[in-house]
Amino acid sequence: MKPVVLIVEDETALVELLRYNLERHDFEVVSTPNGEEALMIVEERPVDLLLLDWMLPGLSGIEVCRQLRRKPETRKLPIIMITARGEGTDRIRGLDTGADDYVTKPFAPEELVARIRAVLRRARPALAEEQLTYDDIEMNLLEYKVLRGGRSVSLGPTEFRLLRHFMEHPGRVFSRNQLIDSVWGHGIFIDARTVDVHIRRLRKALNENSGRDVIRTVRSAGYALDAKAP
Amino acid sequence: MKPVVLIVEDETALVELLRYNLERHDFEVVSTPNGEEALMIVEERPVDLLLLDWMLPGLSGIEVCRQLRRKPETRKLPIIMITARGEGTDRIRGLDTGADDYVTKPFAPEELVARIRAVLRRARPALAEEQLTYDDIEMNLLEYKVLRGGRSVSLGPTEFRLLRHFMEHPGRVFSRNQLIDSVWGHGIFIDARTVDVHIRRLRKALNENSGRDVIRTVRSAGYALDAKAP
DNA sequence: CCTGTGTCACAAAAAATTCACAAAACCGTC
DNA sequence: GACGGTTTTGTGAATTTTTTGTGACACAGG
Repeated sequence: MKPVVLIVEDETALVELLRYNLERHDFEVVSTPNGEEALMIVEERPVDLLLLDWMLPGLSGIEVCRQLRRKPETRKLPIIMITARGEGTDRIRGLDTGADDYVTKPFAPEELVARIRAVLRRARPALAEEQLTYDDIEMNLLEYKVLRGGRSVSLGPTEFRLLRHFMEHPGRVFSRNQLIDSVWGHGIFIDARTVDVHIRRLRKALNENSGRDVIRTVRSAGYALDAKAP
Repeated sequence: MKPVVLIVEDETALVELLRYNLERHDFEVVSTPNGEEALMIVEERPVDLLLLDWMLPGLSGIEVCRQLRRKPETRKLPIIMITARGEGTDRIRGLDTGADDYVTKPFAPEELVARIRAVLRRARPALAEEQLTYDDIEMNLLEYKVLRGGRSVSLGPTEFRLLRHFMEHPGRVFSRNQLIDSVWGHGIFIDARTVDVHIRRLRKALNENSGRDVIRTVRSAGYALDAKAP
């Protein structure tokens, strides 16, 4: 279900940062500090994308890349190279390693996630979901349109992102703080009760033409998207 | 419930910053400016992770770390060290204090939160546990749902936490005061008999559709979760 | 001038705590 | 064992506290 990303990087701190960010975005993360093991992992389990440091102890990134391109069963595995600023992407591209994209350290995790999505979309369109469905709700992420039971629902930007987040994790309960983090963004400075107001606006818009409330309030815990209402 | 983070740091401004950020991310925060008190707090109440300044007045961070590693009951307590830029993490790592990770001042709160999550995940997979099962009872912690014999059971927040605690330690007997400590929280002052009322409500909800009582009363001792009824 | 957002104050709902009394289990003794 | 006397637990209801729902409002940006 979730796309699996293999991180090949020896800098532990960076790996943890990446792991955290990718898992937040619903990727499954596997990691190893060295190239040899990376090749083994790729053989042993399904990996959807490789995040590969250019500079590695032992087997270098470029070498890992070449070996993967050599074997038919991994020839089309998407690879994103991580390079340091000084190394000059132009030169690296010129080396024709066959990587699908490059990011230069340092980089914003959000940017990386966007790149990953882009590469995955090219390689495996199914993994980069553009339509979300839950119960009788449909969201078209490209057109920013929402349908409930076939009828169009109009949402403000915040309500849209909120619903999107719920649709990406149906059933799961999120605390107000968690919602602020993932819907509004990190480091945003917002009263927790503001979430209530947006939940109310979202409910109002969704239930306008269809009685049943699909948002469950979990007292002292948070909210969840939940069609069955017990 | 929430992971408890103890901050040992004498710089008040930093403590407030950390407290604010960690609470935003659903951690419970305790703090003290000195090492001696830190050791006492760790003994007295459940702490899931220690955030420890390297430079402390009195007992130094490294010394606190060593003392904690000496005692069996705190040997595995995750510790993240806060060090100043000049101090050279390599040298500190070399000292083998046994910290699980290090952050260098100044640091981004978001990064710290990521590190904390990473360390907690490594050390206490149980905290990430999302499903508990005992006998014919299932608890889904992510969705806040409880099933007994397949049928949905609805619980108030306190009953939910109570059941969760029992499910995490099945069979074990807890006194009312122990339950208050771990279900309500350390330092909460309520009548011990209040526990009885919540036990009753929990029983009522759980047994509604299924005869057998899974909560055992141990006279003059407390209560336990126990499927076998002798 | 709209639309969308974040806050606030107050109403409403739900849940927690306490209390008083009933019921049950225990204890030592006959 | 049966029997009061005691202690401990079960229970229902009243009361208090916490949490959530909601409408109104001010304000920022197009």
